[in-house]
Amino acid sequence: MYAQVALPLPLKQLFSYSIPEDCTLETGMRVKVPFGRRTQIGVCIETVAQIENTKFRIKSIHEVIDTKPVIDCAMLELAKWMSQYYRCSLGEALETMVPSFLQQKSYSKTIAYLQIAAHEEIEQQIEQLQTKFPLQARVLKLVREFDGELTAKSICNRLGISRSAIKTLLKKELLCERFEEQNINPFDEIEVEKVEKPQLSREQQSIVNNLLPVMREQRFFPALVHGVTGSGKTEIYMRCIEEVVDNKRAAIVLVPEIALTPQTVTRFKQRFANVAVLHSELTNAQRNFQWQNILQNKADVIIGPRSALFAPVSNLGLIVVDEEHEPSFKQQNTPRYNARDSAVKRAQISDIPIILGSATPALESYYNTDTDKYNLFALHQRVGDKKLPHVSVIDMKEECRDHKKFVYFSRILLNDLRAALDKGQQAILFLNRRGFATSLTCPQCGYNAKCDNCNIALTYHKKHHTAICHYCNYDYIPPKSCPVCSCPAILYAGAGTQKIEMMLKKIFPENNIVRMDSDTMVGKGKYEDVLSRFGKGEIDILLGTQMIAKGLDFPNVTLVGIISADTALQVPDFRAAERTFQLIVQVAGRSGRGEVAGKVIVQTYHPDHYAIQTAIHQDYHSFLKYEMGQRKDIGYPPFAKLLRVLIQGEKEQLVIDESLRISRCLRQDKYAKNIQILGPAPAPIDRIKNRYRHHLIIKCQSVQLSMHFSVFLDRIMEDSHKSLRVSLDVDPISLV
DNA sequence: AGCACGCCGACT
DNA sequence: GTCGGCGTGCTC
Ligand SMILES: [Zn+2]
Ligand SMILES: [Zn+2]
Repeated sequence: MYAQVALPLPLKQLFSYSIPEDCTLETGMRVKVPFGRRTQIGVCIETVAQIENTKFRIKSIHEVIDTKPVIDCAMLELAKWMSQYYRCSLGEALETMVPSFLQQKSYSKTIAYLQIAAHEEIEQQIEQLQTKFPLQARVLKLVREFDGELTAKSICNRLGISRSAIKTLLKKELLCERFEEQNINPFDEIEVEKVEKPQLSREQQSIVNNLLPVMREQRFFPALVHGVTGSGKTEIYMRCIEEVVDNKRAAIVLVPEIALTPQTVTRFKQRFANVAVLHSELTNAQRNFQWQNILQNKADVIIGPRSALFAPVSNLGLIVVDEEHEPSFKQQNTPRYNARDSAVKRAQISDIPIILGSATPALESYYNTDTDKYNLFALHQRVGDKKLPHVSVIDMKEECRDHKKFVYFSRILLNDLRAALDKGQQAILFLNRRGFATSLTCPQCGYNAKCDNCNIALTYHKKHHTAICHYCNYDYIPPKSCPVCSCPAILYAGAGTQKIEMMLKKIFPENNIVRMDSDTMVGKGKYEDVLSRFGKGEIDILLGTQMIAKGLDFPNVTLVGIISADTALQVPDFRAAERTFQLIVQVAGRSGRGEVAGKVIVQTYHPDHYAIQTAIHQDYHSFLKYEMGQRKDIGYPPFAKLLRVLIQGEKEQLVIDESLRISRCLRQDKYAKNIQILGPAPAPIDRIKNRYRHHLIIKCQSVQLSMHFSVFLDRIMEDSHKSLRVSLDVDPISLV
């Protein structure tokens, strides 16, 4: 007997092995196999009696790892679909579905936090390493700042580097490890009292009445629930999940990573006894623990981000995708899958219902209700007749003119902040930019400090007096004078959260203001701690980035300020308007969740932009009508399927040559007249980490065409020069 | 992706 | 002379 084995490598073919006589092997079991001169763990895709192709010297399987399959038929079918649709190998698709199962590592029982070994000499050590080993110096600086709070994994993620620098620092004994027993089930700590289900509004009741029969029938039924913020979408999910759980089945709830807050988890734990929470921060051992629980049908509800879609639930009865429009559901590395669309596929394979929910559905999803691929259910009113918050748009051009100087805060925002704080109420201020100043500019010649490795403006961070590139994380000493014209007065222009925090603390010295962004939220428990203090009223103003835009529900928050609504608008992407609309509606939804009516202040330099004007009134349909018209005119999704080829390399000429070659090949295809090829052209960010970036965007009028060309491109890309990184993105979300 | 082999420049 | 850079090719 022989086995066809998929390996977690970027190799599209399966590999054949002979099965030792004494082994029983079934599809979906893992095997340890010899591969070149190393061993690999793979998944058995099928067993066959004979192999026709005898070109290879067939090796024998070392060991069958499982006694029963870790991948069932449905999951294997999903993996096959993913590998075909998103053009990755079957092994890569399987690896994202069963993380750590295909790695030859054992799970450690402890977590290692990194510490500085010798504090006295640390400054000079950093100094010494700076020139020869800048990576190691950066690691030391980070550990110095958060001594004993970071794991090797989190440092690698933050600095975007590999483990090697940390390894050498440990070897040199400049760093040491502190081992801590890990809590195998971290979310178990959230203890809650069960609460009674709330009364449904008439609107909610009618939707639930429509959905419950489908939950009982257990057939493929894709529903899009569109409801304004505060209209009680969650309660609709809850009722449907209850129905499914009562029938001894389980549900998966996907939420965007940033919405996976303790509050969100609590809300589900209040209603369901067996809630499993998956999270990207879990260690392998912790994830494995949840995985085993789910495999044994011990979890009724599984909540998690993107990857939770692959929870190995054998008795799956429902999938819910909350905030369905969120870009974080799309993975930005191989396999570049969209968890929302893959969830629909999983529901289809398992023949179960799926609910997509959003206050601001993606245009693609709404379009799918027009073409009857999805069923639309709309909630127009907020529960308990709570009014939508009152939104004011402030024209910052006018504001600056009246002040006769550049200002970050409008008078109305400051007055309303003062008024809310005086009444003992709380406020949330939102700005989606980290750091202190967003650019270092020369007032005389217009010079703009850029990263040496990327074509990106540096952001000034006050804390360490460094200018940081947010794309490669490299830090620079800010120039004292202009390197071009020697002008000594460099402008620290543009505001990030650090600058706003500083200014707020000056204006409101009596109040407690806390900044929440990825620079301050380092170390375990920080995030939960701030949220709980905010909930208790110990914090007056919470200032933050994306992190505070979702999943937070604080009744005493009566004012929400968007410092600049223009950040998303400036991104060179055809979805910029959609993102801006979604952001304003989401952030505004944080206001007025209690008894007191909420207020929202939106500061912008484009007060007349349709995305902002429609967002003020939460007028999704007017926005939709306008935006759909635009997309139709320029032939973008949902009226076309997109493919994007990104070519990256250190030698720009090679990158250009390759992009031209791919473009030429495309134009020679017999269906070429049915597609539109944009580019090749430099990507909006044309250099990152010393790699030049050029791309091609292909617009296809049908799924069939996009499938044809994704397969075609895959074949063309095999001939790419080895020094280049050429990647294909099917249904891209970001074109940067 | 790894990991070998192999071919060239710059060091003791 | 060798050490080490990375370009190329292969993995059942
Ligand atoms: Zn950079
Ligand atoms: Zn200058």
